[in-house]
Amino acid sequence: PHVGSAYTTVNADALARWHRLAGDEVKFLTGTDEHGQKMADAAAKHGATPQEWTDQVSERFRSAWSALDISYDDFIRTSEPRHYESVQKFLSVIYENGYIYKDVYEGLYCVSCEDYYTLDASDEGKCPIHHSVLTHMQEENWFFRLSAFEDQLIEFYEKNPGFVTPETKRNEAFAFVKSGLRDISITRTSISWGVPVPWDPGHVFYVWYDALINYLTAIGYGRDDDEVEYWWPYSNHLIGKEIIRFHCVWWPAMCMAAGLDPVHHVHVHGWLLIGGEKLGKTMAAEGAVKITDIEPVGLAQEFGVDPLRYYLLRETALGNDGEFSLEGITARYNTDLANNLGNLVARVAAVVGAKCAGVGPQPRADSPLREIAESCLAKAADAWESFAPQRALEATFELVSATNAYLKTHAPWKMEPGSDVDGVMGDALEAIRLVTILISPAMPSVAVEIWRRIGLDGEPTGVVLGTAAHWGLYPGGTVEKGEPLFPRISVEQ
RNA sequence: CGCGGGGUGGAGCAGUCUGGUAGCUCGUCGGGCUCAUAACCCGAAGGUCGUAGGUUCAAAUCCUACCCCCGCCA
Repeated sequence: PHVGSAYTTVNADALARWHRLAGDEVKFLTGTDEHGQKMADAAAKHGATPQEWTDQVSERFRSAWSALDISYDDFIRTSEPRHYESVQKFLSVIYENGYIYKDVYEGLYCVSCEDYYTLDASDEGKCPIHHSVLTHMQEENWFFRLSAFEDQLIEFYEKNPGFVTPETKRNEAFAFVKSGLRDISITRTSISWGVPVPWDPGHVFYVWYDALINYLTAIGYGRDDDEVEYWWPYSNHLIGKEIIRFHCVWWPAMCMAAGLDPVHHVHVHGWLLIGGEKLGKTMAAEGAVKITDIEPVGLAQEFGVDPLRYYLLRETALGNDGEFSLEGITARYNTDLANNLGNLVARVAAVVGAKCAGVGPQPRADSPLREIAESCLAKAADAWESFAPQRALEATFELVSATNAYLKTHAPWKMEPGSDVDGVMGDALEAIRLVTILISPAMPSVAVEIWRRIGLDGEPTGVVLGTAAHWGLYPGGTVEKGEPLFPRISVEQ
């Protein structure tokens, strides 16, 4: 897995964690898509069977997600028996409903690629990759009658403006639907690595038409109708923008064909780009790194898991493209995490140690910090609900800054121990408690540590937002200074 | 004409849908503070919003053309 995969998965994880915090019942799903020619080729190249090869690939994903603290509830491998079962059931229903028919797929074929090209996509009849002459081939395939769903899809898009977000991506998908849909070939006979077509054993389903169904595999489609009923269609899919058509056109049509409602929401995110556009050409010329060359687990070792997660969530609006750079991670780490959050916790602990005998006092109900804290809570909650971790963290750190400014204004370190100091420090600790709850979806381990240092019981990930996210609940406790949470990274490194 | 994204102070971005004194973070400069991880707080400088037309009382925002850049199964 590269940073791009980690980007999607970390965002999904943070959103899942937020919803758990909000008290919503969550089933957070990820997994590996293991069929297709590409996998079969990779396996052959490594002298392994497809199953052996994908066992390894899948294991690499699992361990990467584990290293990044991804809290998935289920991990679907598309080569699992339960997935075969769901796929075969789902597509059989579509077949029985009359939306799948046999026809001849005809086209130019590259033997090296083992893939078809249209004349337009080819390099004047030659393979654009291998430059060899393409052979004309034809193969009997099963087709999905996508064209039959054009009107229903248009109606669905009109009735469900929030089906695809952000809006620009919705427009793109909707425009594609309105431009007219052609039936699509959904099976292959040229390869055997795939889910067999139940009514025609020589065929396997084309990789995408089995992969999409993983969402249903996870909730027991074809095995437990009650569970499907329970979860579907109120699910959210988080996808990269390159697969809009599969998720926003093919997939809802397939659901309709199977007599299911389409999923209720798909959020489309952009890509992380390296070096921005200005350096791109030079870098390409020099054969420099691509985003797919960067290993997230290594970054987590270098910067820490939570700082990496924070960077991925905070730097870029989820839906736009963004820039990825080591300088960017370092800057976020030093300014937001070390200078603001880490330093705030350290200075508060130091003053509590010096002026309150190390015991955190309670906050004041009429604290000047209360209003800003409540405003930040509301903004952050709204942003998380809107699939906008960037804005949520921005609002969270607004409270961090406000607390730093608040300390400066009241200068408790100049006061004699007593109720004034207690009030200011209680307020600051309460702000920290709230910040800790708000950052927990992004930085679960850091949140646990801060929670402990300010003397709270339990864990911030175990609280329920509705009861915990209100001003004034910090009960007081033993405050521990501890080592810096985020030691600054010097620029020379 | 493969598909799509983008060009806003030194850097990274928001704002563009629903035209109306161009905003944020970092960096730079000046001041303050000294509890804290040389961290924190306050203030300032810095932009003809890719180019050329058009619509309008008014355009980063709407329309047209063009130039340049980027990515392509996360």
